[in-house]
Amino acid sequence: MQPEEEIFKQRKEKLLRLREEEGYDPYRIEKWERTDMLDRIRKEFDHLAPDETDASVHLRSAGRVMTLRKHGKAMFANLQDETDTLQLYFQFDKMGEAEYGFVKKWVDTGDWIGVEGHPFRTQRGELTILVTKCTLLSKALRTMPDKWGGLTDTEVRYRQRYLDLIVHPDVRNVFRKRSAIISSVRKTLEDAGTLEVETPILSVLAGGANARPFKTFHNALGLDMYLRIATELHLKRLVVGMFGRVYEIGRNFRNEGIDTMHNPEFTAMEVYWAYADVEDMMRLTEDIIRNAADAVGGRHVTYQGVELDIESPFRRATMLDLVREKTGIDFAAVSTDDEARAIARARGMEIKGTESRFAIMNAMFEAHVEDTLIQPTFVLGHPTEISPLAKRNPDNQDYTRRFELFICGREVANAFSELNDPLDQRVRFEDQLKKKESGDEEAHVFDEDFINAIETGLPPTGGLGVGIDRLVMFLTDSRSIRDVILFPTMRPKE
RNA sequence: GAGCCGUUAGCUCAGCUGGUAGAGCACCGGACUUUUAAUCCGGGUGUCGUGGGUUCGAUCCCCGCACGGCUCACCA
Repeated sequence: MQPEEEIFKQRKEKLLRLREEEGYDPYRIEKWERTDMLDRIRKEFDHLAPDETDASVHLRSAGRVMTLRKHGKAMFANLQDETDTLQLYFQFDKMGEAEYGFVKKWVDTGDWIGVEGHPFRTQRGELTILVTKCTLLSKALRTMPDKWGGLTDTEVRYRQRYLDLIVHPDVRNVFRKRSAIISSVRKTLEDAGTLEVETPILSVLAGGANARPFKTFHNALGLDMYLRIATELHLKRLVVGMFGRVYEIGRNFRNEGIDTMHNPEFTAMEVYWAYADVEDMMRLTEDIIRNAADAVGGRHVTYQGVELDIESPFRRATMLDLVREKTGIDFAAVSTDDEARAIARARGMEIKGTESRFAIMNAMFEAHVEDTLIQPTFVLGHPTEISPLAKRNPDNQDYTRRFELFICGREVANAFSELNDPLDQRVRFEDQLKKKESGDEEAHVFDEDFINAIETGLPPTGGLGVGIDRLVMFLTDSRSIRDVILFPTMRPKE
């Protein structure tokens, strides 16, 4: 047994004394009629002059006591609610002995209280609630983090996010913005007549992306099941099923590393529009990002000190051109895999001897180009080999009608004209199967039912996926994905 | 997965060449009717992440482990 921490013990004993001596149990309170939030009070009574009280107004507010300054027969406190922090003034004369004495004796920092009173500005000019009545709504048995040192231990901030949120209004603000961004994405899509749908998170096949899934087991079915790594294959089935425009915003799960850009569960938006192509998806992507920026403070976006221009049409460049630009190698002129491997070896890349020229080009793109794409850039025309669900470019079958959007060197969106040729789709899956069999754990799974759906007829369709967490990161200037996920995945302590 | 750094009171941190720990805030008791990092008086509440080793003696030196952060690799 660990010794009980002293402060917790004292607070707990105080609670027991409160129950015994006053017959008052703060945890029995169920409801408090709050009519006035603190930000509104601050705005509405801004006109009060120093030392002025508006006794005609009766306020009812509530919140958490963040600081307490006791002065004998008067007390000041700072009350924090979800909107703001406002000073409270308790006066012996105004409240009466019993009421004042109760507050002074029993209310501590961290406690939740409901207050009634009048708007008032102190001589020093601070807008304050002159409290006439105070109700203890709930007690805190644990102390708040340091009132000006704050909470800097990132581990505690992520593991005990509630503490982080209590003391850091700016952290709360990031998550308000996250919500506004997601609302904005929904609105953009719904204004375009797109239906929000929900597809399985738990399924027998986790397809639609290159990633290792989380595996679980369904007892009643006696079946291995997987958490989805993408929503793509289900959403396209719905386009087959006569929903012209569908989207889903939801969690994907990928059993991979954790770092500042990756969390094992992350939020993605995928949208599919019948009769649309990759060009439409570029326009949609720009609309989604601009509208989301508008929703959280405008289009002047600065990320980690870099000004991002999201107002101008995003740059468009093919992967072939970008690789040529950065490495001097023109893969359009490389016609055999051997030739590509020789070039790669000459450049010091580790080559196993099985890589295709397309895989090598992609590796060079990742190594030499990605990091340089700071301003929003649509990278177009990925090789067919690495794009098993995208329509081929009719002018060159080795490449697809696809784009990825990069911002600050990071992929934010991925889109293509969807492959709707069921014969080709089968060939692509077979190719993925070969990769899987030769040890590529992240190769796509073969989904026979999906092919069946495509065989039933998928109209020409444009599809887009957006990494919502990353979008939120850019629009809130957050350095780590963990700063935009309320409860990021953490290894259990001990 | 690799490298580097960190882990001391509820919070933020200090702790010298090895001699069993300290500050501010918080907390507890008291004073105080306009404070706002309130002030004044009194009180230290800690298995110094964990397990070993070296040593007469370890928060400190050495090794392992755990957790976290950063960088790199892979992935969105």
